[in-house]
Amino acid sequence: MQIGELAKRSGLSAHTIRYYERIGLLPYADRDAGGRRDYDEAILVWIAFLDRLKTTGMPIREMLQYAKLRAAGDHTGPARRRILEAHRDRVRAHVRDLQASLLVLDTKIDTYVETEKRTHSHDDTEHSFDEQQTRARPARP
Amino acid sequence: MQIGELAKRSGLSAHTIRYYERIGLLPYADRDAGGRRDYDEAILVWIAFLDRLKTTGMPIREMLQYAKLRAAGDHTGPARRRILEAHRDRVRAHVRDLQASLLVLDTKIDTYVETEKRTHSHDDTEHSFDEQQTRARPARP
DNA sequence: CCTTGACTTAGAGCGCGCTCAAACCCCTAG
DNA sequence: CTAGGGGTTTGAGCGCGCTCTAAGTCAAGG
Repeated sequence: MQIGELAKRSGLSAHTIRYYERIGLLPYADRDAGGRRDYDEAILVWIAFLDRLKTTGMPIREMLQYAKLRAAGDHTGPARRRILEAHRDRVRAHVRDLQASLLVLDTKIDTYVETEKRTHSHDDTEHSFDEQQTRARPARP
Repeated sequence: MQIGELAKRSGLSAHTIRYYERIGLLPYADRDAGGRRDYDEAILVWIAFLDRLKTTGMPIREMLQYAKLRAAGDHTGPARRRILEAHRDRVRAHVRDLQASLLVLDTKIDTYVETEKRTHSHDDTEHSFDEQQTRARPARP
């Protein structure tokens, strides 16, 4: 499989794949006779895992650490586990944060909905900076 | 309240507060006799809300849209509501994503833990690129 | 043979969200 | 009177994670 197909199948762009290889997130790929990268299906599994780390907000420099530990041999298992555990904890905390924020959003949206129900437009939730300079309610004609 | 205290109380740096004012996220603050920004407590509420939007991943340019609608008057309530609803939906989707990823992380961590239980270090989860070049297990001395 | 198009490299550029620097002003305490 | 510590402005710089450009190579199809 060459880079174009891997791009399609992995969802990364070919540019990004090369970039990842350069920085060490992806292995230096074998080249074919013409000097082109030739990938094995197996790489897809690794990329999928990287994607998980990425979507959960792990910075590249930390993925790199993980990748290097892996490359360093089986004995680094515990260190890798600790990285993942720390990351998991951060993700959990982030999820809690997001859920709290969702409640706030829901509440805020509700106040907008209530206001709209009362037909005439009027917003009495907490004050934003423009409150002073807000021209008097434009009293729909 | 001048900018230093607001910085302390809001958690933003004074630099960031000025930057937010420049780009329009925060109102142009009143200046005191000496030309310094003089804030009212009320600003804290708005900053707290911006923080919610920020921690839930709303890009600044969208917060700006929201801020401008608010400044445009009460009649923009429905538009603001729609922005928040769209954002809420994205956040919900993201939370689901994160939760799915947490399961993956937990599973992966478990395999590390299991491996460690078996005392000798050995990792047989899916293969990373270094598998070929991995030196034979360094057989703890 | 020639074109097409997918690939190669090194390196520059970009969008985001700050973050800091330089040069200056003003107030207060010692 | 002076030193210090807050503030002001404009504009440059930075870290991140890509993303793209330029110039070149190669293999297959017409």
